[in-house]
This record gives sequence, C-alpha cells and structure tokens, in this order.
Amino acid sequence: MARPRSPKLSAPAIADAALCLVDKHGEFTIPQLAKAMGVSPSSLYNHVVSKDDIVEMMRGAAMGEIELPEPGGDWVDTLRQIAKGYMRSYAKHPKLIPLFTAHTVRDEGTLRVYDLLARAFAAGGFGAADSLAAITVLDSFVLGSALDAAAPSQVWESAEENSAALNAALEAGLAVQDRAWTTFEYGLELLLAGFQLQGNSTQQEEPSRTA
Amino acid sequence: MARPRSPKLSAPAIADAALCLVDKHGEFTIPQLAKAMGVSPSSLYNHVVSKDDIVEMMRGAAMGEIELPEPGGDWVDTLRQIAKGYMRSYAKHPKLIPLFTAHTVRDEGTLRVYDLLARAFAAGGFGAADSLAAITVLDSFVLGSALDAAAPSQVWESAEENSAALNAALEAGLAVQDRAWTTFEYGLELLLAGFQLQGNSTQQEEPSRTA
DNA sequence: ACCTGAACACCGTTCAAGT
DNA sequence: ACCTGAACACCGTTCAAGT
Repeated sequence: MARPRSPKLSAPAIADAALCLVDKHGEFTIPQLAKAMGVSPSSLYNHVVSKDDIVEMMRGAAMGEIELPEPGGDWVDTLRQIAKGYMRSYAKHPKLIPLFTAHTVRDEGTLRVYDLLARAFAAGGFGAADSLAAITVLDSFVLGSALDAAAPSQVWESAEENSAALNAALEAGLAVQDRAWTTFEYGLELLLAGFQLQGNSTQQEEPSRTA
Repeated sequence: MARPRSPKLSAPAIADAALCLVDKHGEFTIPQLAKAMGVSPSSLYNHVVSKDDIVEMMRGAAMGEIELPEPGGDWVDTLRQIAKGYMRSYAKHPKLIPLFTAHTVRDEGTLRVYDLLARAFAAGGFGAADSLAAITVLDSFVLGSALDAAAPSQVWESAEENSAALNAALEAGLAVQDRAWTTFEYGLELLLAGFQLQGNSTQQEEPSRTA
C-alpha cells in the first residue's frame, strides 16, 4: 500500500483537518494530524513544507472567509463593516489566534482587507500617514479583542458589584461570547467616532471614491 | 559535585534567565535555559513546576515593572498613565507577548492594574457594567498594539504614497519602535476622548474618589 | 535540600524504499 | 507522484542516586 491511485492528501485538506484539530483542542501536532487523516506523519511533507506552513494556510483559510462590504457606501460605515467581518472571522476560530501571533505574515486575504481599509480612509479625507496609523489602530484593536474573546484576561464571573442582570447573564454560559462581541462593538464605535471627527475636519475636496 | 553549599538556582533567577533568552531569540527551551545557567536541565525542576510555570513567572516579572500613577489626579489622565505604563512594560519585552497569549491567567500585578482602572472609571462616573466593558476595550487595544509592535502585521516600508519624510523615517531602522508607539498614543487618545465624553454625561453626583 | 545522569514518551523532519 | 517505515536530533519531564 504505497501510492494510491487517487491522492489521499492535498494542501487544503491538510489545512482543513488542522483547523478542525485546533478548534477542538487549541493546538495540533503532526502525528495527531496524520492520524486524523489516516495517514503516516511523513506523508504530509509531500504536500506541505513545514508545520509553520500549515499554520499559514490556516490563517489564509480563516481570512478568506471574511465578508467584505460593497464599495461605495459611507466610508465610516465601510470601516465598521470591515472591522466586524474581520472580527467575526476571527471569532469563528478563537483557538487559532494565539497560533499566529508569533509570525509576521500577510497573505492575499489580509492584503485585500488592508487595501479596502486604505480606500475607506482615503474617502474620509485621511492622508497617507494618517490612514496608516488609523489602520494600525483598528487592526490592533480587532486583534486584541479577538484574543480577549479567545482567552478573557479576567474572570469577572464572581464580581459582586455587578448588576444582578449582568451577573445573571454571566452565569448563563453563552454570555461569554456575547459579552466579548458587545464589548468589541462598544470599542469599535469609540474609534469610529474619533475617525469620523478627524475625517470630517479634513474632508473638503475629493467628494467620494479615491482609488 | 552534587549539592553546592549555596543553591545555584532560584525561581526568580530562572525567570530572569528565561526572559533574557526570550528577549534575544523570541523563545526558550529547557536545555537552552539550563545551559545558560550552567546547570543540568533536570535541576530546574527543583525550583519550578513546569515550563508554563516559567512563562507565568515571566509575565509576573514584566507586569511588576509597570509604573503606576499616584491616585487622585484627573480620572482620564489616570487612565492615560496606566495605559502607557502598561504598554511601556510590554514594549520592553516584545518577544514575550506571543508567549502568553495562549493562557488565561492573572497574576497579582495584573490585578493591581485592573483595580486601578476600575477606580478611575468609577471616578469618571461609569457604572459597573460600563467600566467592565471599558476596561476590556482598553486592555484589548493595549495588547493588540503591543503585539503589532512586536510583529507588525504590515510591511509599509515600501509604500510609495507615503510622504518623503515618513519614508525617510521608515528607512532608518529605529523608526519601527517609534512609529508603533506614536500609533499607540493616537489610538489611545481616540479611546480616551470617547470615555471622557461618556463619563461627563453621566458624572453628576460622586465628586472624586469612589471605593 | 539541591544537583546529576539516565531514562521515557514525545515531537518535527528527512530520506531511502516501495509502487 | 505519493505513501511508508526507519531514523535523527530534539524536546519536556521524572526519578533514583549522590552529597
């Protein structure tokens, strides 16, 4: 049983299986992955160059799922939609996030997102340097929020000063995800309001789309 | 040469040596660490329960260095100082941050910070639920910014649309750190302005210190 | 109490060998 | 072209043994 007539493996299939393991256990191992795919560990290396390579493919898969807004609406609204889509796709695989906080990489999907953000800020009247800073701020906030959602830095559960309603919500298990999302939206609106203010004060010429 | 008259190791010394390795290489290994300390790998386990334990101690050491503001000033200014101190202590060991994005832990130092933040928001007129959200937002932003500073998600270096001055700054190597810090301050001010607005609208009773 | 050396189960990766 | 099994260098951790 050496070479099957049709390949048992492929790069995307490997990434999928790895993503599945990470969603379940928060990490993955080459032997684990091979076992899950019914294959020997060394076989994987016919389709993939290294474990890091697999992590990168998972990032690409996650980022590729982002729902991006149609261009042409209000620029602040565009920012809001991108940020939410970004966050949502992170939220689908929370365990994955810590895995790629180490590398600096940008795959095609990530580039697409940055490009749309840059366009939106340009439409809002931001100069190059300003929109660079603004994009970084937005990106940092989304990433930080996603990490917090994955592994909340606090156990608020037992806080006695909380309102009864909140404590009730906290004790229901599902609240964790919801609360993270609500908090994310709250912070996002703070940032967007700031961007709005700054944009409006500079935005005289250039009515709508700037490529 | 079995037991020396005075111990060659101690928990804090191990954490320090590990922190030094991480600052240099971005990771550390038990054999590496043992070698750096002139000791056999198994010796470490007389002072430390696991590798994760060492990571936790490093977190504590990093958080312990935070310079916290005197209580009593303007609450927004207090928030600003805490956030900056927080960020500054992260910035001292950028390679360390990815290491503890996996665990959820809170050591004494982290608790101290949260407590001060809670007091500041209370002084600003925030209710319990609101300040919970606000603290999370601030925390997420600082963490995301620190991660971005450690491993910028973009290589802006070659952007032709940048101003000449910016590109010049970028090409000088030191700019990376400075730019990350400037961007952090920019985003922080956006958030603080939002908090300020929200706080002022609710802050009638309760003149100064609460708790 | 504290360090050593040998040992264990595991990991990521390579490579000759098979078809 | 694609899978296997054996092999390599490494890892984190345990534990009996020494003093």
